[in-house]
Amino acid sequence: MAPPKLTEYEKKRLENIRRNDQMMAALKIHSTVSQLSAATKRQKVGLSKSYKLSPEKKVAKSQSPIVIRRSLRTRGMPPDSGGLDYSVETPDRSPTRISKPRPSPRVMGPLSMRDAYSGTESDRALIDTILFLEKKPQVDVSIKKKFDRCEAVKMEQSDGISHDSVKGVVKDEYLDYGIKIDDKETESCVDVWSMGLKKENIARVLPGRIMAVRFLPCNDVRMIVAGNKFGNVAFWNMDSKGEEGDGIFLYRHHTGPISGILCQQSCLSKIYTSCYDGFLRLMNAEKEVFDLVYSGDDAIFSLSQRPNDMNGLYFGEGRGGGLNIWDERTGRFSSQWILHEDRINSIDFNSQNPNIMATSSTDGTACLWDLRSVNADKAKSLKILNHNRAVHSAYFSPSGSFLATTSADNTVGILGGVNFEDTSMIYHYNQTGRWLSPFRGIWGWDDSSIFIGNMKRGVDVISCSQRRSILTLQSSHMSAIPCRFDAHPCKVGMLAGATTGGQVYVWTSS
DNA sequence: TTTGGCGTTAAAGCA
DNA sequence: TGCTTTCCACGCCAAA
Repeated sequence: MAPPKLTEYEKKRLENIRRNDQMMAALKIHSTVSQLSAATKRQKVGLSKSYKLSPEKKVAKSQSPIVIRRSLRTRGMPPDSGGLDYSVETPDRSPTRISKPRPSPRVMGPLSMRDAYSGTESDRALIDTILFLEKKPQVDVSIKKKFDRCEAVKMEQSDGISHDSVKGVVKDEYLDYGIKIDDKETESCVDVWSMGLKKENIARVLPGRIMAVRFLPCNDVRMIVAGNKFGNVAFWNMDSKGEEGDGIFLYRHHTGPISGILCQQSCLSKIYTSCYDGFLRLMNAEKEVFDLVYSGDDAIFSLSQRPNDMNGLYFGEGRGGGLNIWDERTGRFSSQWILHEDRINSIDFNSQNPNIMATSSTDGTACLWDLRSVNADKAKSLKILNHNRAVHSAYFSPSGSFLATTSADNTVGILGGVNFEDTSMIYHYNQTGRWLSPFRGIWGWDDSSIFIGNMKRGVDVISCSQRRSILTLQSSHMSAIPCRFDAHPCKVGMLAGATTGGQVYVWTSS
């Protein structure tokens, strides 16, 4: 077969890459000196822990040429063309990588964890820890209530009993939702006023902006997974002892911003990651690979999974508002819908009734859907919440009784009532600008509080019942604005906040 | 109606 | 300490 004909642009670009490679090789010594200097400066920030890149993979920002990225699609190339290595286009590239090339994260297949690993010390400790946890039965204590409800619904559904008879569900005209409001849910199980930030619970886990952060859902080890805009994913074992280094392990198995991280409580060794590069990968610690689950031409902006369907991956793809359901067993789409007019920023499911899905979009809306009645021809939502600007998140409360939305129009919306017909819009300044990831208000461990970033280097706590911000968590240790959060699924009061500088701050309650 | 450029914004890096 | 660079968010507005 004849080699593909290159366009003028592509020829020029390849030539640029070749020149850049030569230049970077020549600058090897210089860059090493500048990195050492940078490392020294990092100490000054006062972070007790920070990620360490292996010498051949340290960031050589000032020397690395930045090539403007164009998507494969806009270049008229298929995603598996293998023609151009994206890795040269990010600052996370070093001179010596040229002489010892590693597989590009864009490889169309499994990528070994060893090849994707960017650290100095062995990652054996991490893999062993995950495999150890995997074998240990995990008990979810803090959100037992949520899962009890979920299990109750599932149990009754499998018994063939209709939603109308599910225990505790209010019988009225809105029963299609299968969701009940319980005022007791608004009682708090955590004293947010006692939440504090300890110095040892701070680390710089990644270079660059953190796009997504997750706790590994287990009781025994406090493990954080974070993804940045360069396609790195870091693991931070907060319980790691000194002899194992800082407990931070850095990989790069994607080539663009990480848009989603999914950890499963039922199988801790498998962690899904989605990326703007259109790839969806699955870390398999047993096989020590990052498997390729899906690859498409368009960016993946959001990723989620239904609580009762571990084989289906729900992800928002492209700027056209597409939502795909990917069946991992068959390796095919179960469904492909256009649900919005612009990118889908978040996907979430109701714990009481996993058929109810919430999406938020840059088109300015958050929508509720009943998965049983969505069809490809005419996607009709159960409810549309209109914001005046882009909506960055729409998350159900742990009990499923409320929905919280965060929008660029400087509001946090709280929807409640039997049919989510009660809408409250709470003013919250959400203008993060270009360099910070947009804020997303997340629920804590019950229906009482929503946690969201504050431009004054704090974490605002919004009371659901009072429909207002009641507290801002602040600390002298916090030197940057936390944008993305995760509440530990098993440890009440443990909240991770991630910044644009790669730091993670973990708040705990006393 | 579509497209493209600009302004906004925080923080790391460097002189 | 202060300036420069970053540059995949997004609204706004003018030009095409």
